[in-house]
Amino acid sequence: MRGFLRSKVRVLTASSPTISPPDQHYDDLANRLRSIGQRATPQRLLVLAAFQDAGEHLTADEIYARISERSPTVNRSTVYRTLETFRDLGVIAETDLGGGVRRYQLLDHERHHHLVCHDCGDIIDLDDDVLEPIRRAAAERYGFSAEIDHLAIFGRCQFCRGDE
Amino acid sequence: MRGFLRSKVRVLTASSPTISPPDQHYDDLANRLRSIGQRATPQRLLVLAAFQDAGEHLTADEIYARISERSPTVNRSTVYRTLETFRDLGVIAETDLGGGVRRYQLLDHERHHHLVCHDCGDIIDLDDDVLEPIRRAAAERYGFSAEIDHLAIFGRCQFCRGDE
DNA sequence: GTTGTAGATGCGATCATTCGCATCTGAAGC
DNA sequence: GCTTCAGATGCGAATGATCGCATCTACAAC
Ligand SMILES: [Mn+2]
Ligand SMILES: [Mn+2]
Ligand SMILES: [Zn+2]
Ligand SMILES: [Zn+2]
Repeated sequence: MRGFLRSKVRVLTASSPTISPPDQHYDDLANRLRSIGQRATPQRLLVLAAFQDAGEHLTADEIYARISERSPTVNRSTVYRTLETFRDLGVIAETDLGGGVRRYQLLDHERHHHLVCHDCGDIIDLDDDVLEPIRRAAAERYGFSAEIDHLAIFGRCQFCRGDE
Repeated sequence: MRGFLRSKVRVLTASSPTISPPDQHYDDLANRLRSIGQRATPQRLLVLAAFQDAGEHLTADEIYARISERSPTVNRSTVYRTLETFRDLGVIAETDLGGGVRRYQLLDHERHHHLVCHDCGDIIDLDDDVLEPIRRAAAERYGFSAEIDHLAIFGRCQFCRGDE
């Protein structure tokens, strides 16, 4: 366990060319966590690295599987708790895109949302500007600050609408 | 089992003054189901009756508990499956209001949504009109028909915003 | 470098929800 | 009424997600 952690820290703090968005590497990720009063544990850095390496809309189990390959002692609960923490910190978004499993996405790209067809399952990107009227109404009417990071709106796409 | 069902049908088909919204009684509910090609099983009528009797924003387990009191043979899975069916039919809305449990609400009142403060848990009603811009954008840009029945938007209420 | 400690992790139990499958039944047709 | 069978239910197992608690560790203070 101690061995695992030490070796992981070594791997994680080595700069790496595979870490892409905003050209960050692991040291930066660790400092980013520390700067917001969070501990930079190896497990947390592994979760962030999984997002960098893999695509978007990952499930907790996809992240866990990816991490387990190289770090078999990391626990599934820790992955869930880390995702919860990152979600609360605004580092990632948690979204139910249908299919009964929650999916997670890094929030370092431009903010966007999705239209999800519950007939064919197609997922359409939706620009964030369409949510401004809601944010404005919530703020003006109730002084409420709406935090809508990555919304999934269900309905029927143009092709499935013609079907019936 | 057979006895239970027969007696339940008797109870359920008796007109009752406790069934309120749109002045319907159980026969009407059964016919409403049949008219859309669905079977009017005693279990389904019990789920609908639970919504009529109890308040809003019920969890599956609250509905199950209510039904079990008088009809102990009804199964939890059936309640879940019935809620899923009714949700797909547009009879009820399924919403995650935080707290990790999904909540269900009859869709016979005027359509509305909620602002949920993730600091204090307060739930504010939000009129449906604020969602029109999204529906319009989805339709105009993508021909997508958005079905937003009972949305929960998370964020921070005016009181918790001042706290930090 | 050592120490102290708040906070994170591993682990197993538990909760919320879904699924497979054998059985049962609502309701349509006769 | 009786028959028929697609579809609904009960049941138990499986999956997704959370929690309690003992142990461990990141990192701040010295
Ligand atoms: Mn996305
Ligand atoms: Mn409501
Ligand atoms: Zn479609
Ligand atoms: Zn609040």
